[in-house]
Amino acid sequence: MSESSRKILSDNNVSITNPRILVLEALMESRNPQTIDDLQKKLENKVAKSTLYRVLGDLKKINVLHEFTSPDNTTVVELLLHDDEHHHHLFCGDCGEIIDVGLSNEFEKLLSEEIKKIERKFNFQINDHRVEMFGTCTDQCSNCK
Amino acid sequence: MSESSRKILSDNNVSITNPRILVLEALMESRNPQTIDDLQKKLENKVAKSTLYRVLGDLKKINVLHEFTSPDNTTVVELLLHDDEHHHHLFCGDCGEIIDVGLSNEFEKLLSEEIKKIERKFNFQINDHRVEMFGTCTDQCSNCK
DNA sequence: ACAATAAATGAGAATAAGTCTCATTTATTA
DNA sequence: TAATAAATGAGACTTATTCTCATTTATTGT
Repeated sequence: MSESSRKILSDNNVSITNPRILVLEALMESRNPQTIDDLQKKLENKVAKSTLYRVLGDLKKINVLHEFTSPDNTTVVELLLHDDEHHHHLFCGDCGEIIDVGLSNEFEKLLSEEIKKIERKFNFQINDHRVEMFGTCTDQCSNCK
Repeated sequence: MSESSRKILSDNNVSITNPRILVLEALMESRNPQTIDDLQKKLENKVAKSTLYRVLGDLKKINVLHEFTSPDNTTVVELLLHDDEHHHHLFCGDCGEIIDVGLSNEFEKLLSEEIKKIERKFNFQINDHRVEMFGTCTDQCSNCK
């Protein structure tokens, strides 16, 4: 585990430091996206706040981290490992949980055709897209561990 | 124009006040989404900052305003009028412009089927979705006024 | 392995978006 | 038109994020 966080850093020519390893390990602890607050709790002050933000910035720069904002305006962060598939997000408005979801190939194919149309229409070059779904988990949040 | 902002308020049982009319008019000035900063500039201190945020909150509550976050983490706001169609957003990473885009009925239909699958799989009730596309406008930002 | 150099870190100050408070003003209604 | 409730303005406050700079750590060439 510690092995692979070192690998991520060296593969991207980023120097291997303790804070970077600790942050990567905290990120790897949960598969789904997590808030900065979650991270800070996991890190238990082993990494200074300023360093945490700097390390997250470094990881974004080498494209192993994806940062976005949940509907309640909280910054959320998730590790993108090479074997991760393209996926989207499902947000629970009750408990705040964010779940990774994959959509069908058929859907992604149609979406990429739509995107081509939009590129032509607006003279854009589109390099990424995102589908977000909002709702509530019924069933007393059984999904939300 | 001032007429319709009054109508929006009275239709929703919200008292008609000057700040509310001014904010609505500033929102109506541009069709595409705009930042809080844009709004403040348009309002030229005619509405206090605290009032601006309060009015935006009021408008969200009566569902005539949609608030979201652009990829550079800026809060963005757009008026939802009754004759507006369901639409999505295209973000330019160069100039920051956000453009409303409609996708085909065929696409929306397939997406709603995908959503039904996700609802079953995760035992969720999904009530909204959003497709965001990211890129850059080629052609020296000709779209970006 | 070691010294020199560059890069990263910690601590806390600074910034900025958004919220809150409360005295005053404005809209609504009877 | 007066009474009442609601909305506003001004600025203090909060909180997330960024910045600064002195100190520590990693890297590299010998």
